[in-house]
Amino acid sequence: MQKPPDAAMTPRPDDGAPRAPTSIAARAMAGLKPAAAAYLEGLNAEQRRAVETTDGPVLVLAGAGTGKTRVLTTRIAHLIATARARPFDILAVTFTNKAAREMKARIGALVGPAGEGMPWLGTFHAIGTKILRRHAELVGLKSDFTILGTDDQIRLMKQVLADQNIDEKRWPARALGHAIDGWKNRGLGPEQVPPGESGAFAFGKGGALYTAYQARLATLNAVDFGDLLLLCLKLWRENPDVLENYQQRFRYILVDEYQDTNVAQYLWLRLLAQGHRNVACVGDDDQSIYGWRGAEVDNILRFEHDFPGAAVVRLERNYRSTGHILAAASGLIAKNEGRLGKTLRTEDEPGERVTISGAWDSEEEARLLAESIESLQAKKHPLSEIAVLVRISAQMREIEDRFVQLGLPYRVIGGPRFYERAEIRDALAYLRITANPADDLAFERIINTPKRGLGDATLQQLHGYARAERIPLLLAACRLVETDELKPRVRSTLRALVESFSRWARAVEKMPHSEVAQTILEESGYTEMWQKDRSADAAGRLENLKEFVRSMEEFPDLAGFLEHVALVMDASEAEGAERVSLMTLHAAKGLEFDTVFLPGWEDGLFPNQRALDESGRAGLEEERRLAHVGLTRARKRAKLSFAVNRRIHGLWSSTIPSRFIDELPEASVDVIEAPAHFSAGASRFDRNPQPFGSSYGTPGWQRAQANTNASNAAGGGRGFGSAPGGRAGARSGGPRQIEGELIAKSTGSASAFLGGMRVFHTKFGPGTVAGVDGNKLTVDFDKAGRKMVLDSFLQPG
DNA sequence: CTCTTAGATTTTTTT
DNA sequence: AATCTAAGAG
Repeated sequence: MQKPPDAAMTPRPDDGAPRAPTSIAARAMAGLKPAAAAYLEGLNAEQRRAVETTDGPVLVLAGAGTGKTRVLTTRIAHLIATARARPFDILAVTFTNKAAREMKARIGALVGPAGEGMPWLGTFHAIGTKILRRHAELVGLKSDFTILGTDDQIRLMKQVLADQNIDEKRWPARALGHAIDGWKNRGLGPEQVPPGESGAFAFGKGGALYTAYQARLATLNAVDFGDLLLLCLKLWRENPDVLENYQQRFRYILVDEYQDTNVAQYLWLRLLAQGHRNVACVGDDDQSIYGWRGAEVDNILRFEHDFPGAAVVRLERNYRSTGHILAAASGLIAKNEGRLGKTLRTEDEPGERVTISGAWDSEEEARLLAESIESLQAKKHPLSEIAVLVRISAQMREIEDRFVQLGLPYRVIGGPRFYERAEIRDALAYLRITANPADDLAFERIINTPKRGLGDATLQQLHGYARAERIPLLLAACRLVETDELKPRVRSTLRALVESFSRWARAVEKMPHSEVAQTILEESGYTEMWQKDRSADAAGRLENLKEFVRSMEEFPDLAGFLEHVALVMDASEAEGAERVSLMTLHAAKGLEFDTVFLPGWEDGLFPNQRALDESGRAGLEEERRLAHVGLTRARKRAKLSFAVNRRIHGLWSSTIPSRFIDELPEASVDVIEAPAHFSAGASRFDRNPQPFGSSYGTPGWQRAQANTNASNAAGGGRGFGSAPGGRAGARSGGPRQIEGELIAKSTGSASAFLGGMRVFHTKFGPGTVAGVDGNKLTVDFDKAGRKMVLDSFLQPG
């Protein structure tokens, strides 16, 4: 990512003075002069204000689709073009590498060569790394420190827990990792952890474990992701002169996705911004969906307080979605409290309403969804403009199965990342030790991969020796093979391994690093291991390894490559193929598509039960924001769906439509009636309902509607999905739309059922009503236990 | 030490 | 249901 050391940084001949005519900015200006206003021209008044309010703190509240990135890039172009700053005077931080890449590209397009080499445009972590490498000694590191990924962290935590004799069953390493991450996200070092929280883990040892973990990191000359920010804070607090240097250097600061900043990032920014106070944060409180990993919406709500006199610009004109989609999304998000409040508007036509359809089970939902995509495809709708957004990855499987069966091309976005695959991590481990023989974590990872008979016992022995001598594992291995403390067999394999590593380390000096990698993979037997493996994905893994070696060629040296991998866990994806995109709602943030499918809108799944349990109302609001993000990804069509039966952890459960569906404004919604085959050839009572497709008879959902209509007609209410003339419509063939009708109302119509009544459910059998909430009932089933169900699925029993 | 089997574990994701 | 982890047998 940052291969060339920023040559531009070093010469600063005329700090603060007007730019010399030969400066980059001046050349940029010269180039831009004739079209000086060009880059401002397409902007609306609000956007223009966001760009032109250059000095002092600015908060830009940019709703979905309001041109946020455009404002950000134009602002940078404007700063450069008006000679307020040179590219290297500007600090621009993003959260993801993807966002950073995109911004780089767009600035390049706007400013031309002058925008190149913005050395301080990058993710928080990339910039933090860059700063730390320069001042590593001041925080007790060497400048070639390694950056640990999540799995290395866990490995290290396990060791720490073992050292302190803590039962790993009761206090899993993951949990400790979570706690420490949480503290780091909040900017807390080991000594700053509140005593109460420190005591919450492992009988009061939380803080001590944190300290021990940091000590282990230090001896390894390693940092984790949290440290990349936390150590910057430490560096600046303890070295005011260093801080001041950076404060002066960054004349203008820009922050993307400000609503996602955590406390550590906020503190980091605030320290830097105290220099010139030219800080512009762009964000949208309604799109804050990362609260569970430490993001603080409060940061955005508090901005004006922290930066008195801040200008606040609201971008409310949406350029993406049609009227109905926007109305649906706005109506939904309006149910949230505690937001800064924006009203998105569009000048686009109303367009199609958001559709809602139900299915008997998740498999049928997937089938209907795929059919719907096929019919769009038949109408020449490009597949690349269709996305399916799910709440959890587990939903993807059934949908993928369907796509595969139909031969519908698709791609999963944001799946397991390239550098996180086991074979890549293994290969990386080999390279890491070659580059840095003290990398114990990497050594542990591959000492017995491929299997060479060096197991736990040997490793323990090495550990003991290494700790006693205070040397790295590899060196310990070196020494131990010279003694006779090892069994002969172990001794000879270990000796061979040790010798291989020193041979490879020498090879790095005289061979291109990708060739060395190739050699290592072959000589270590790693490639062979996968060649012998006959499992289905072995071929793919070998393919990945090839790609891995090839990708190394793009980097000047091994160290540069390793740093790239540590920070950018992401291999750039091939774009533009004619495929449907499948991803989680989280992964969809920042993207847009003509047509968006949103399956699985069921209570418990979305809003997710766990989010509700863990964070209560705040959790619900975050889920609602997630729904808002999902809807606003759509330009022309949004299609919601839900299933009334879904397999959760392998068990079928009955589900009820998401409460978010009730919250959508009726005027912008169409309910799609069940397709014709739904009610074909009905046997009225299916003793043993088959979850697999509706071909087995009338699905319960449809059957239940008659029931609901009957029971609710008097109260004027309607069951979900019911519509007058349903049967007639069914005969007519394709889906029929009933405009503006319905929407399940859990309020309004009282259910025909009362607490204590005996009832019968087609799936769960007989039971007793325990509670009633509109048409949603809590029932204690004789066999299946307590469940929430829609009254329409129940017969009086 | 390695392989097998029983058991638990199951959101969202970046760096 | 599927997958990963840890304990037990060979």
